[in-house]
Amino acid sequence: MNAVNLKQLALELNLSVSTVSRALRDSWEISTPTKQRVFDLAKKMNFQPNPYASSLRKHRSRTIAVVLPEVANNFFALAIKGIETVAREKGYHVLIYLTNEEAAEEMAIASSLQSGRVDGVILSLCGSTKETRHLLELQQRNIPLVFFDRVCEELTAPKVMTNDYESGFIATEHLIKAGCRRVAHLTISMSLSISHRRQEGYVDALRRWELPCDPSLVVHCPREEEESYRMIRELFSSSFRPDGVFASVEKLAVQVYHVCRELGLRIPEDVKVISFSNLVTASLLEPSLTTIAQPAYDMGKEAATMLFRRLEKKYIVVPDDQVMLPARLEVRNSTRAV
Amino acid sequence: MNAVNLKQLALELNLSVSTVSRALRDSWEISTPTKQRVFDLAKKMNFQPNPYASSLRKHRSRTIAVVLPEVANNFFALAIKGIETVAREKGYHVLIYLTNEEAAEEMAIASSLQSGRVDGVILSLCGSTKETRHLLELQQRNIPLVFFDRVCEELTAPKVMTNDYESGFIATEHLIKAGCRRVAHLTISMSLSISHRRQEGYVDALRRWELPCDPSLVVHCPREEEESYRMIRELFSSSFRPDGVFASVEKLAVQVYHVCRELGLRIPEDVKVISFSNLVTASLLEPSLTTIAQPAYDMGKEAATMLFRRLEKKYIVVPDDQVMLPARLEVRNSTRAV
DNA sequence: CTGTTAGCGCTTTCAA
DNA sequence: TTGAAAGCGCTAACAG
Repeated sequence: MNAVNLKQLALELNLSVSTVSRALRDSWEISTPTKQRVFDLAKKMNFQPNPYASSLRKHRSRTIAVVLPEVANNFFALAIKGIETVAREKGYHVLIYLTNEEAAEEMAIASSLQSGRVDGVILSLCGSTKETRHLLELQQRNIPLVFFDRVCEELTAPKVMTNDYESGFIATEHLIKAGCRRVAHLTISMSLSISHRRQEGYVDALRRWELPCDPSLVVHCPREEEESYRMIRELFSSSFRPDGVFASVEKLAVQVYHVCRELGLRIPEDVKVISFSNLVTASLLEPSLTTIAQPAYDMGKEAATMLFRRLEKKYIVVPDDQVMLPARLEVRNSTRAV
Repeated sequence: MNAVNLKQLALELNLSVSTVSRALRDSWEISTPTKQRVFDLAKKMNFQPNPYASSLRKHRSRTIAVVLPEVANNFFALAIKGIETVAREKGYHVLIYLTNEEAAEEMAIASSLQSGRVDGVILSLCGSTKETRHLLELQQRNIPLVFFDRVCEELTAPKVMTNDYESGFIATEHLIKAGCRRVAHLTISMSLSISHRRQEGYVDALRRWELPCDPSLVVHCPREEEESYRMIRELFSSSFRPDGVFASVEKLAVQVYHVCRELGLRIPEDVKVISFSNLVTASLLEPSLTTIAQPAYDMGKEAATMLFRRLEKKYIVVPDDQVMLPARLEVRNSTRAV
């Protein structure tokens, strides 16, 4: 059994192909009874218009590409979900490409996307990308590009990212409001600008609440687990130990957890912990480890929305070229069932 | 700047469109010098053939669809990665569709896939799906369908899934080899057949090692956290408490962890734990909680491979219509850094 | 309201 | 070894 097409429908109905086409697109130039006949037969024969014929003719594919460095990662997985949700709403299809953090793959993909296969692209840069010519070429072909999370500063394009400053602020403020007076900040060197912005948020939150900003409370942890653990233990061994911790990655929060166990400190009674995290780990581990996560799903939706706004030319000027969503607190109210 | 096409190349080179087309496809009927000229100009002008024109003409899109119930889940995320990897190797593109566990969405998607948009489909059934007509119709349109993980027993189609029996066996055997003599099995009612098969594996591993199979060691935990926690605590309060636990979901492993803390049992000295898990949670929590996970990435690759084998008609009979991959043990050697 | 016609960009006979 | 021409299935002028 092969696909049914307009011609067959037309033949069957004694109509011309164009009439059938118009009827199916519910054109006002077609009489209601004719439309009805067409609709009925189309449904009966389960007619599905060939999207490629239509794309070829109309120079638009109703398809977008999502290019991500990886997907085995809750953040990007949720992003896909967000993107797919609004894409489907709009009747678009989503092609997915993974660069595996390889600049070369990113270039190859971007280059192949110049074929007209997609109407627009949502992309998160891979870490190793240095050049941006391949992205510029996309734009020159009038294929709208929206950056997602890992944006490219040099290019003029809509960008959706996390507001790291605000996230740091929110996280710190959460601890302060919970009664902490000596809030530590644990960080590893991620992208430096990200770390810095989170730290600025942390510092400003302390200022805002008129708390002293003790430099010894900011610990830059090394990648090596043992060394990192040692530094955290030292931090908590001091008589001026923190009563709150803002960890910029989950791994550090888990280390804090183990340090506290070792030192006999109770969480959250003695030490309150909040951690950046895109996994479910921390909160499963210990419900009182509050989590602050990038709003991946919303960011995906936002990116898609920005892209479609461009695709559908529903704008003249573009006021919101850059969207920064704050991370979201996830205070688990899950009972530990004790 | 708009896309460059065959016509433009032909004009520029004083050749016919068909010659250029053939040259680019490296046809043997074209002289080497001509080919060279064509290649050079194509590269210079960054020619990207319009895939839709080609699809329309050749009735194949070099595109597959991946239909999943969700993706905010490490298992499916990894699966996508596996699928995308082999798809790219083969020069195929991957469309992604999420059903959000809604049978209605699954039907709508499957139905739209009859349009010829894709050459094949990899699908994981959503929980609520009862009917399978939409899938049958796909097959009738000669669109190969491969089931992934959540397979459909009624339909004849290649299936890739986890070998739950073997997984249960492996997990249990792991504990026995580690010295456990009273291995408990904690389970929630997932799909019953899955639970059953894992349990059979568990039972057979005990038999194989000539250990008694005490029914009181198999606990079916309810969904309610408190109740589940209570049952687990009771299990461990007995004087005949288990010295090993095979948890069929991560949540139960975490509960075991908390029960042990409450009762002063040490992990892994007093109780060894192994848990089914597609998250990173358990092992981050407590390195000694060995994890056994579905080999999502490999399953994805396998499913894609099976699909492409059909698409490329490289088979006459299909010997491997059903592949069952065993789950994979992940014994973390991460130091807890104490 | 409906039909005729001319493509979209590519592949593929068939002819030279 | 190359070119001319037809056509994949659909859309959109344009004409009735």
